[in-house]
Amino acid sequence: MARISESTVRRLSHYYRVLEEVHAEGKRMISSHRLAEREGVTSAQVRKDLSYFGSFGRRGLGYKVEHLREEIRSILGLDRRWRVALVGAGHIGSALLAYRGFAAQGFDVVAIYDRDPGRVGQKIAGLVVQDAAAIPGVAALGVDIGVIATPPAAAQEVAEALVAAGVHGILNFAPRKLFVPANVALRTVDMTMELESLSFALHQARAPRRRRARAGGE
Amino acid sequence: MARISESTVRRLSHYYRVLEEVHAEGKRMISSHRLAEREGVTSAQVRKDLSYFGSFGRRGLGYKVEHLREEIRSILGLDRRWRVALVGAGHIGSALLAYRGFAAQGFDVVAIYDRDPGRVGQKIAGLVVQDAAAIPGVAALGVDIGVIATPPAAAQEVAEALVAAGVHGILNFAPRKLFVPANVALRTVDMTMELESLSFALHQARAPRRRRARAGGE
DNA sequence: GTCCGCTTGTGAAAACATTCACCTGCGGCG
DNA sequence: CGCCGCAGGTGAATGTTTTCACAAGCGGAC
Repeated sequence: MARISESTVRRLSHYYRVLEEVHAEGKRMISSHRLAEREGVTSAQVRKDLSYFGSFGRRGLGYKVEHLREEIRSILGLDRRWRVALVGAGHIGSALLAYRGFAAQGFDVVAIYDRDPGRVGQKIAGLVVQDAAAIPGVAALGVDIGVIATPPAAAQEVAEALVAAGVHGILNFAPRKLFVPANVALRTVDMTMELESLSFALHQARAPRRRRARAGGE
Repeated sequence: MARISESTVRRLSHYYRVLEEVHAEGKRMISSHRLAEREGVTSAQVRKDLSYFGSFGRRGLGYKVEHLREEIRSILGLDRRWRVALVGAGHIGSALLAYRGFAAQGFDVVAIYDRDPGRVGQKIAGLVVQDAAAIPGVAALGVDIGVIATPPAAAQEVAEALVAAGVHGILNFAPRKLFVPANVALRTVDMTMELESLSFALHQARAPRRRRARAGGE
């Protein structure tokens, strides 16, 4: 299979979500055009994205909602459960634990780590916070994904500890570029950067450097 | 000025961060090569990104750290303060308020809204939570940016209320596609999607559809 | 059975982003 | 002063992603 772009994967996530909604509405079929409309993309984009993985529709009719949903579910690897370790039990970490959509999509948090002695030993969401020194223990827990919600200064070190313990996927919330081996998947959620990007767009719209004001995103 | 791509803006944010670090380390000059290295991009990329906005370096020497930092600060519109309204005082909203980097970068939360009567009237981070029905009031507060941290079902409605009240930038944390007028800048932080993208990468690495396993991101 | 309207799947084209490669300018050294 | 090594700026080349446009398949009407 050709390399799948990150954008395509992100859109698949969106399609999946739309399909769940449409399914809940009781619709049985959907066309690429209607799907695209609800997603804010073009219908060609939808068809192209799906074509990387196979032929799921029927000409003249569109896609069977339930079938396509299951296909995408399988493509995204959501037809299984993933074991997640959370490092950093501060504000962001706690908010993530409280977010119920987490488990609903198949991601089970099985361990929590923190460096702060004041937090170690506390119980959050049914789990006892372990000392960060115990991170190598994730290997024995069969953890697939590590979530880093530490201050930026600690993030790289934590990432390395997680990778050394056999984790192959990292979701980073610390506003810092992380370096991991090529066989480790890394995604970063950086709120600071998004705010700065908004700032840029608004700034440009008000005082464009040379020509056209431009704002809109996504 | 040619249209600046979102990727370029994101990298500018990163450069800015690296420059702050380098400045703290006491360095006065930095080459595109060193800057690129710390960012995980190529030096040509750094130079190209900067060239969209002007000539900030000196051949043979590199860039003056402090000067470049100030230039980027100005490009990103961080040389002023932005007024922010937060809608949704749940877990995510509270975590955002607790995040001190927010104000440090020039973003001041000046109002908080929530629909839940149990939360309205409570005081968070020095602000009294207002009823969501009062969102039109952001116009009088001179709010530039609205942050949406509501459940997905309410997000579109809130976005429309914010836009109607004159907000020109929206940062959305709800896992749902939002539609806003073209003159409104929108950025979405979607944790669910990032997790699904990780799931895809790990899934592919373990059971590639046809050929090469592939994982790494960013 | 044939025609018709609809919609997928997909090469080809266009748009966009990144990387290359080189010209130019700078400071330092002898 | 002239040469050398370094490093920025930038047009051209390359690579990637999106959009276009159309052939082909499908069900339904008659």
